[in-house]
Amino acid sequence: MSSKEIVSKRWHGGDHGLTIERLPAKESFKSKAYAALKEAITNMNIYGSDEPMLLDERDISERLGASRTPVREAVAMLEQEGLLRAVPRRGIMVVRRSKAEIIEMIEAWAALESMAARLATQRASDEAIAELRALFKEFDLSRIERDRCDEYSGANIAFHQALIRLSGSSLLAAMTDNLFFHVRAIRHRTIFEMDRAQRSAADHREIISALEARDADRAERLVRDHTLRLARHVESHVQLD
Amino acid sequence: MSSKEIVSKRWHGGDHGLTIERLPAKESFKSKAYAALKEAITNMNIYGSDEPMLLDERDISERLGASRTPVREAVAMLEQEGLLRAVPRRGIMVVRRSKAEIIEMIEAWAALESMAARLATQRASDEAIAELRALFKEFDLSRIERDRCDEYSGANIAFHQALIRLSGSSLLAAMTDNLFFHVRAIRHRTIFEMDRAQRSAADHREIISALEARDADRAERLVRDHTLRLARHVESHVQLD
DNA sequence: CTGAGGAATTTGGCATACCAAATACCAACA
DNA sequence: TGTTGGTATTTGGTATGCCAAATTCCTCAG
Repeated sequence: MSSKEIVSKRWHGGDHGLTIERLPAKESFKSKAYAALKEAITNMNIYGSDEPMLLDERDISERLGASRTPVREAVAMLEQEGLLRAVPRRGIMVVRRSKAEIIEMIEAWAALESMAARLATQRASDEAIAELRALFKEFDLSRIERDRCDEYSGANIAFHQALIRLSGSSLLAAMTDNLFFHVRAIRHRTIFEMDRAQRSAADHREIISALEARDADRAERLVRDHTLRLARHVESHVQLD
Repeated sequence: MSSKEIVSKRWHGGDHGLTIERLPAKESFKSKAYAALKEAITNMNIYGSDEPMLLDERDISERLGASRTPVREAVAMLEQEGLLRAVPRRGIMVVRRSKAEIIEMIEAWAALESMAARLATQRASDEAIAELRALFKEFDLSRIERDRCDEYSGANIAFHQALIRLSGSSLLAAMTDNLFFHVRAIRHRTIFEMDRAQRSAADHREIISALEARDADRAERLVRDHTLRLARHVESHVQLD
């Protein structure tokens, strides 16, 4: 089958430079189901138990007030995203990552964020970097106030996301968001304790300094080492599998 | 709605440590459709024309001898993967990336591959590195023999993929494969000419040397700079948009 | 009471039908 | 001849039904 054959040619001519945005286009049940499922998976303690976590299409369809078809499409998307796995005649289950996989994710995260830091030293405005420092102060404050893991981790990830956005690369942001999603799912205490143990705040301060100094190599190295340290810590202190 | 509610509990007990792989499970129409579509998109010259490339569900269904349902699921997956975009009442179109997006991809690639190089210096066996050098020689030879862009580019990407596999991280491999897919879709001559202009082979030789010397920093830097150079070249010499 | 076998149910994969929106076509009018 | 308005057709979104495989449950023999 020639690959070109599957392309159909519709639509008469090109536009006349008049750019009018397509109106909202109400979101389909498919995307609603996708959002609902992802939300549900997010709030789920995936590693809380060892039994397989199974989802039921019909049940979800009823809850959403839609038929199985759009739900199945949403499931297919989440399967592609690596969050779900559908086994024929078995069920749709939430994927649990092995420790090795989590470590690979953190290493990839280190790669992407350190590149983001490098790019940020070259592209971010002084104002944007100043905002990061402001965020850092706020973050540091909240860290002292509350000791709850969730809050702390959230603020921590917020810092990293803000840093990555400084690079101006929406792709780096998207890819790391996806990785964060998986890493965050491990609600293992040691991940957060470690973050404190390794003086995360001090690291962050140094990183900001490197950005302000526009020192690409140093910013990159600091970010890389900071995150790789997390990988090593998970490797030796987190029990999964 | 509580997120836990969507989890159904079936199956009596847990297994007893006996791990038996589920037998092949003949691939579904969904996965067949996915593979067929991806194959088709791969062989398609996406940037060859400016008209939107539209796909027709029913047409594809007929060609595959299946109904629209599994095809739509495959489309949903490819949409999630960023290769397709379905606009309601409009059609399913192959996504064209802007130059800015392509550059972001190459930068992300640089990040991932340079991390792979770093990890490879720590984890790859001497034998594995030796194999890369062997591959390089073969590659270099084929480069001299043929001047055809496709072959050259293929061998070039093969080198990079082999290097990434040395890291032992299947995630880095998967992520870069995905990026390669998009970058490869730009069949712009300058991409390949550039690769020669910047003495790609010489760079590769240096990279292998760094790996053999187990010099993490140098290997990382060489790989990063090599690929970022490609990004800069695309930025200034490739016409898209 | 145990468990082996089979029937009933559950579940995901797939096909089909219908609908609304958007396009394409066409005829009538200026 | 060019434009316009309406109609037919196309197309993606969704609902529904059937099927085979796998599970669960029930029954009955030992």
